[in-house]
Amino acid sequence: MGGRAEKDMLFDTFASVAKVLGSGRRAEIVDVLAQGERPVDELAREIGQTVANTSQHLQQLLRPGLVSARRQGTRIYYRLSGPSVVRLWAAVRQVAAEHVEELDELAAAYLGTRSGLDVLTRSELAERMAAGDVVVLDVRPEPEFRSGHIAGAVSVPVRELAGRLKELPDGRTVVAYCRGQYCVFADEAVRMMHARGLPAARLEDGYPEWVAAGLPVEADGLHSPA
Amino acid sequence: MGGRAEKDMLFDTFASVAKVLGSGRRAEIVDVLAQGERPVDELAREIGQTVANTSQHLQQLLRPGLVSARRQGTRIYYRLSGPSVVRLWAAVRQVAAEHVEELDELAAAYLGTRSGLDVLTRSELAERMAAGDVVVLDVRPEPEFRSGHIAGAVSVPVRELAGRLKELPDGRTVVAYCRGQYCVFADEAVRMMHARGLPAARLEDGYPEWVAAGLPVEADGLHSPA
DNA sequence: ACTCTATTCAAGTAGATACTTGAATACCAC
DNA sequence: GTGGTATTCAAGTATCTACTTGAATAGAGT
Repeated sequence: MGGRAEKDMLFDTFASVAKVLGSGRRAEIVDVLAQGERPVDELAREIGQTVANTSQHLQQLLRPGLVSARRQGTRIYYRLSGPSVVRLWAAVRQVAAEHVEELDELAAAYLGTRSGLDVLTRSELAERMAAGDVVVLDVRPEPEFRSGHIAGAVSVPVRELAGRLKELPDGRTVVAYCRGQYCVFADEAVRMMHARGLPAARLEDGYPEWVAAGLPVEADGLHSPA
Repeated sequence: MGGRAEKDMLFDTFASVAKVLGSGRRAEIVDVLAQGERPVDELAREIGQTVANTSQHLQQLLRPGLVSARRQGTRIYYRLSGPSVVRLWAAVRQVAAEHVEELDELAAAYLGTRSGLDVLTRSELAERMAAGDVVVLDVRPEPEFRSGHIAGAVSVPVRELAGRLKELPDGRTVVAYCRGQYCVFADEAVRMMHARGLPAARLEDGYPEWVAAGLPVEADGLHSPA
């Protein structure tokens, strides 16, 4: 007890948790799983990797317990093991945002410039929803909406938005949201609506942050108990 | 913009932050730096590695900006770049504590059993300090005390404690604290005092958590402005 | 039973990582 | 300038990692 070997093993164990997040592909997996559980093949398509490689990444996330799995028929659904994993992923992005210089350029290259894009914080959106002032649009792929969304939001995946613009009520501002601050869907939706002359804004971050803040959510159209 | 290559680069950048914490030795370095800045050779001694190896680990922590350095004469002092790094390290330990099964055994092997060891939370300690009820003992090495400690604490490094037990006032409970939950110093101090029949307890976590909670600290005997 | 699909396993390869060793650099004191 | 100390750099080696490919497993439908 108290020796160097024991100390090394203890810190190696802490490090093993950080290590599995130390791959861009696994980070993408965690980012997607923060939206809700997913089977392997969907994750593979999402991160642009083979199923075999995705499966192996998932095994690595499984070992230190960052994700859990449940079998349903022939599919295996993976999910994050708990809210502390969501907080860890948020802490990683926060440090990157504050201290990695080239992040801004990379984000701009992926997301495009956000100048002229109206942004609402979570609390601003919550207030305006209470005032009945806005329509909230969930522009993520529909399975993510089904597994959980902001209470009162309407699902219009960004790929279907162009054909469904006439469904939107006019007079009220549309606020789009998606997976988080570094997710493109809401940006694309707001740009599309602006191009049509509709008043639109995006939520600053995304669904996982809304959940973490304890704001009201629902799943499959039912209000969640929490 | 919006392509797979850009997305990969963005997530590789997030991952690069997690990756540098994915080594036990670098995790130890971060844990020590959470106590305050340190020159390379002290860090090397602390983590039981050569100076060259420690220096190389520090370069890796430097690249994504987790640590910063300042030169003073012939020494170079490294420090964590900001509070978000402390939160990240806390998030890693939290996930490990919740989801890594073997952590309990490893912690017990390093720290020894904690049964019979009285533990106070931060708020309990803050209350009892306000009541003037306790003596607070900082049992970390003295340089760490000097670079910042709980306001009102007395420095008695655990290696000197045996020879200085008579300095302690009797009648009041002694509460020892050190670097955090997984730090041995406070445990050793409490065991030593218990063996002498003195009423003693340890703070549940340590100095970085006290700072993060916004509780009062001081450095070099002067009250800090924050 | 056979077939289809989702997932995992196993082996192979190119590239990265941790630690060592010995030399180079940078500052300070004289 | 010289000598001394703290730190970094560069090269070498053993080990690990990411991704690929092709085969194995496991459940569902017929």
